[in-house]
Amino acid sequence: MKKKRTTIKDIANVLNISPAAVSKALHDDSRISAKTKAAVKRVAKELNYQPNHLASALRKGKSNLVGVIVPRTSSNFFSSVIQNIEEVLNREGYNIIITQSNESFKKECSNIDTLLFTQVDGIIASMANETVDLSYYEKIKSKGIPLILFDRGENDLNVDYIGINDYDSSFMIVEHLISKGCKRIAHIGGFRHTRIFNNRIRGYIDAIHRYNLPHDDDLLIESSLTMEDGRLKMQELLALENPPDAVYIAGDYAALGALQLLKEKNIDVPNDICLVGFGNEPFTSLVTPTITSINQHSEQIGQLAAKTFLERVKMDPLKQTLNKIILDAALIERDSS
Amino acid sequence: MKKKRTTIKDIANVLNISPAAVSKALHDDSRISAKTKAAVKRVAKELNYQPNHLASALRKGKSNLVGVIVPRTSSNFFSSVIQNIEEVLNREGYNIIITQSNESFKKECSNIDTLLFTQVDGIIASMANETVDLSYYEKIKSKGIPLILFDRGENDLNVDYIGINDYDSSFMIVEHLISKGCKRIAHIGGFRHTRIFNNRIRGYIDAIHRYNLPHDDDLLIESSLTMEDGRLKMQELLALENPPDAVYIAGDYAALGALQLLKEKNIDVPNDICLVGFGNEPFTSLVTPTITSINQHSEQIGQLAAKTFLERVKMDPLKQTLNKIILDAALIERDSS
DNA sequence: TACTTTTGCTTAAACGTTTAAGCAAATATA
DNA sequence: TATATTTGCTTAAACGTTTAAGCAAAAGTA
Repeated sequence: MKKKRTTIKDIANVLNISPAAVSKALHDDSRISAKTKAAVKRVAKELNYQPNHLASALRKGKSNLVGVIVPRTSSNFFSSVIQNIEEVLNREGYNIIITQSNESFKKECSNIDTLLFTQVDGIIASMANETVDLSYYEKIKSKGIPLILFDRGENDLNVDYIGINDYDSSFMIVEHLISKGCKRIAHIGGFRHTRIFNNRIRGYIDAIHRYNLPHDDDLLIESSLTMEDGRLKMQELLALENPPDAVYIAGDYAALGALQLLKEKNIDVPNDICLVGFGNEPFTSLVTPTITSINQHSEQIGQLAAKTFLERVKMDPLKQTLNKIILDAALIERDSS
Repeated sequence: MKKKRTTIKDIANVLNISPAAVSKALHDDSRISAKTKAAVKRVAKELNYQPNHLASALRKGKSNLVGVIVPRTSSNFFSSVIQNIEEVLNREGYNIIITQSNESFKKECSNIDTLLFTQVDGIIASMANETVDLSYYEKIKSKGIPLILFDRGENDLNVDYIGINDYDSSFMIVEHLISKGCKRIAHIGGFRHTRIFNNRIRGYIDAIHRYNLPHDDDLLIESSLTMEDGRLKMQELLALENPPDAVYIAGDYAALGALQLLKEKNIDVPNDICLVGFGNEPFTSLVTPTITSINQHSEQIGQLAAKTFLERVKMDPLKQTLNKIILDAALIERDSS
């Protein structure tokens, strides 16, 4: 009852030529006559031939699949990066497999296993918040499979990386807040062990020092940057005996949570407290007040990640040099500051 | 320089047994002695053996991959459905390939081609807004590959479907608005050619009639339900000589756009106009005012879609009966109504 | 004319696994 | 003791493709 797929053999039988000739004809091999090629393609179409990807992947040792690992797809940033990766790779005949870690180290490891098992030709990833143990990523490298990190990367892993200049962006935000007259600027950051969040914290601290603002330990809080966490940490800041007049939060979702709390407490943003987020998620321009944020250039990051992968597979492995691409981010000023 | 993968043959050589025995040992075949099994597994671990998925998929004619097609991953609804599909399928040894159509019919077709080419064992999909031509979906069915639709389905395609009761949800929303004292209720719906949107429109119309409210043609608008479109259609409604006192919008993003416009025009929600969305996206509880919406049970939908697929592949093809699962959705009342 | 080269195909092996069939040895049954 | 069954493996083919090697015929060259 099950339909047999048309194979290269079927085409060969119809035309009384060898399967090898058919394969070559379909790949426009120069040693096959134009007449045969035409005939093969005609019959292929007639029989509705679809190449068996598994067979060719097995034979060629190449699956034309690229794995993508993101903390989650629901954030606009990651979703947009993915979309751009896909666009670039599709053009070159690659397809992508998207997996989500949900910020869990365990899930991330199992995702890596899954992708390796599926025989992907490369992996493009942004690390989970939890991830500190890099042995799983080393595993990818040790298999000789190209690994490209973006956004959430790690300096210790000697791999290609595409991201924005977090330090500068952070510095820029603080300068912006100062220009608005803020004197006590707090920072709800991500966890320091993640490089990008560490850089944002460094940028914040250095800018504070540079402009001789109070560098109060209470004003710097590390967090998981979820919405709930944004609320919570904001509450902590408000409870200080000397609360801040501006809060820079290293993630838009957490900024949203914080804004929610401020509104509930009838604290006026930006008049009582200025607020700045990070990531330029679409909702930042939709809430009231709109939230000042940093545009991370998701489109470019996706495209560059894909192109870096393509370089890796195309180029001579010997003369490859590590790509560390750092883009300049843009501050998008809105009503919250 | 390239590292050779460990194969079943390598293990066989070490132990001086046949590759077949190794394969069976790894699969706990009853005809292999416990001693041999133990030895095989020990050596497999020592040599860091990873089965070649392509080879086994080719041989077994089964890739253990399931394709998922969604309009976009950035909406929380789809992202959550995907996550739940993945969880259920992973437990059964399946992995998923996620693709996005971006609401484009062309992209959807190319996604289907990609997935078929990748030899997926099944496809779980939610259709793009644009899709009216179903021939590509027929193609999946004609290959004998299980196809399961969710949310955006199509009655003409005789396939499994999981969704919510759009008609009832719509009816419920209108009743809710009436209970709040609204007299002129408008509906910004999706396009009628998509079944779910048609059902929502029918629910709206029937409820309007049932409660003897004015059924003005101007009050019913079809739209693509993007944020921008929400703004635009809201503007149209406001421009009416007899504008509505309540608007029910068949998508949260469009509702957000509409809310934005209303706020800009200083129209008070809910006092001047009540607003209800659809989908219960996280931001509905975050904006001011919070938006009343419909919870679509993304978790259950994902789980059921995955389980339906598993049934399809496990069960005898002969005694299979079509699954049409319709869940009851829940109205989440918030400040906007 | 005698050779080299090119063209256009074929043959056969390979990718790594699974599995049907088979076979000898061990064990059970009568 | 003779026969049947079970156990534990092996052999070989198969999945559908690609590709190295090879070979005859055609075309080019001297």
